[in-house]
Amino acid sequence: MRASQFFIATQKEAPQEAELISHKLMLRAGLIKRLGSGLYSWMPLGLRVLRKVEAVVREEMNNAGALELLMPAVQPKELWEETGRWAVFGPQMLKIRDRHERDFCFGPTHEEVITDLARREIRSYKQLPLNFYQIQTKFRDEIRPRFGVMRAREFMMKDAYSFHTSLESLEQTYQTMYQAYSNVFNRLGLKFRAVRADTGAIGGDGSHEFHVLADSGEDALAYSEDSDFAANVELAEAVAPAGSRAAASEALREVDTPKQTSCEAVAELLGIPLSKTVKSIALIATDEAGQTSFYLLLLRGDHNLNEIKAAKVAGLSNFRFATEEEIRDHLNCPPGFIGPVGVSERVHLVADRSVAALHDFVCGANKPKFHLAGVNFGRDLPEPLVADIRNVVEGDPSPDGKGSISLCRGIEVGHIFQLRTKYAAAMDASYLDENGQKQIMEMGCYGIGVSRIIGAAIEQGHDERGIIFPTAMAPFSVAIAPIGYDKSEAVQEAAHALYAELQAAGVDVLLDDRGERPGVMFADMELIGIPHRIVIGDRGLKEGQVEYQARTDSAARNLAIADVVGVIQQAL
RNA sequence: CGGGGUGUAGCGUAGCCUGGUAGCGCGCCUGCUUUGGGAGCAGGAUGUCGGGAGUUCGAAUCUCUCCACCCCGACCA
Repeated sequence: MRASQFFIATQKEAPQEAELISHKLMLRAGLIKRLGSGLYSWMPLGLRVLRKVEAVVREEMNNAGALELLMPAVQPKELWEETGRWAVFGPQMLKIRDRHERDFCFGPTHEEVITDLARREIRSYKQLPLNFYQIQTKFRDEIRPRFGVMRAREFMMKDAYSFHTSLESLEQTYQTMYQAYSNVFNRLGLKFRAVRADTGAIGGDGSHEFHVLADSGEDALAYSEDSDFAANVELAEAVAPAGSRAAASEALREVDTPKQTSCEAVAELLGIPLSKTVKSIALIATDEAGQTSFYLLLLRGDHNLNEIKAAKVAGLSNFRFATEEEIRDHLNCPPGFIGPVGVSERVHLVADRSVAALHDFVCGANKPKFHLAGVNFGRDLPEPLVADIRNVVEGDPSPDGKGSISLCRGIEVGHIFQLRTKYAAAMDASYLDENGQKQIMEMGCYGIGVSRIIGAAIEQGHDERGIIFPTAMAPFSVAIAPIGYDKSEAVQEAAHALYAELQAAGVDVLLDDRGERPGVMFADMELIGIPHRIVIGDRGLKEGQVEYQARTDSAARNLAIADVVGVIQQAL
């Protein structure tokens, strides 16, 4: 591609709306342009990157035996009502009405459409297993779009759906997809980690997320340095402390805490470690019958509630935080001084495992301006229901018993699920087995955030000069920067010859024939993140030489013109 | 949805408090010079000051209202 025939729209300054480095660089490099909140145009340069990512994904999906198809982006309401998700998805779904007043949505995902397709087309066990995928635009009306293409409302996704006659078959394809995903992210040159994950609204059993590691990531990940344990913090188990609880050694007593409404403040006042304090979180749970109950969740002062884990406690599947009024109503005490001692039978207690192991701890007294010290289970209050309801913290023992937990952050770029029969059952997607009996299909689903990958890759690969693209997704592999292109015939001839030669060798090459000054060319090529650069100038040509510098090199080196193609091919 | 903030040329901004009809840098156009790290000189174009209403002789500036966008939180395949 000749730069003069292309559209390079780089900018020196990033629009103030951009916060994240990847977002700023994508805008400055002219990869994308914003149209509205969470809506971006992919400029020719950015689209080249997107297509390269797609190509890798497509190849690995095809290699893994998946079949590409393309489903409509607009989907009828009726399908979503079959699974009950028209209501469940809520405002995140963009709803549309056509001229006949019929309801549609712009697809946020395609389980319903593919399951409908499967139930129409699949009759016999002989047709299974099958794995369909598409690469397509999705729309989710995010509460707060941000970070450019990383959390956009309209975005590009690869979604695959597999159908099976048995769990074993599903697990096999799940493994195949796990491997395919690893291949994709390896080929794209990304540092990533696959972690066990919560299944969220999609539902189902087994699930792994693939995260590109980056400090700016929205997800917290827990992993062990000493094993292959890795899980989203949402799911990572906090194991019970080793050994049994020590016996009570202190008497129960009230302590004055006139202004201390937080565990931190109380611990500081009393000069005790935060881990000896217990905070009480008041919840209102609603059961299937619509009956509400009041719960106090007990966590150590230095730990945080994990709401996903809490929702798995029997009776808490549907909870919300209690209002101040409800807290006063049940405990006769304002928030800040509440605790589990001496509460009525209407108050259900759930203690985190780490709290259950405490003795002589400190908690609120259910009396304004007072806390209790020397509190012990079994003596001062009944033994509570014990559950794992906290987030793991750095240094916790790894759940697999090997080493301790470290934390890092990641950007979720892939997610694979074993859906089992959730959708197939709701929509009656069935087949006839060997015995002519009707069976519900087992399903898996596998997503990759194609456009998000680009933002994630830039988070991982950039410096003060701009983007450093991995070769596999760079818009061009090589840039030729001829100095004095408009002036020197020798430079022009050499540039054209090299350009033709690289093209003939199948290299994606950009010839900067704009006649710009060197500083401008260098700055553009570096901002855009082209991995390799050849500089041609009169100076070097006299010796039959040009300069070569990789984007990650600190200095250029001279090359004989004849060697350039070989060196580039080697480097790619 | 709650809290906070911002809207002035393509991008970044000054002016707003204390009303007098908009300025700067980058970018863009023309010409000349320049050509190894975002050039210099000269000339030039581009603004419904987010929209509407109000106060005023006069509004980018004060008031009301609507809109858009951003940040924090909740939310989230």
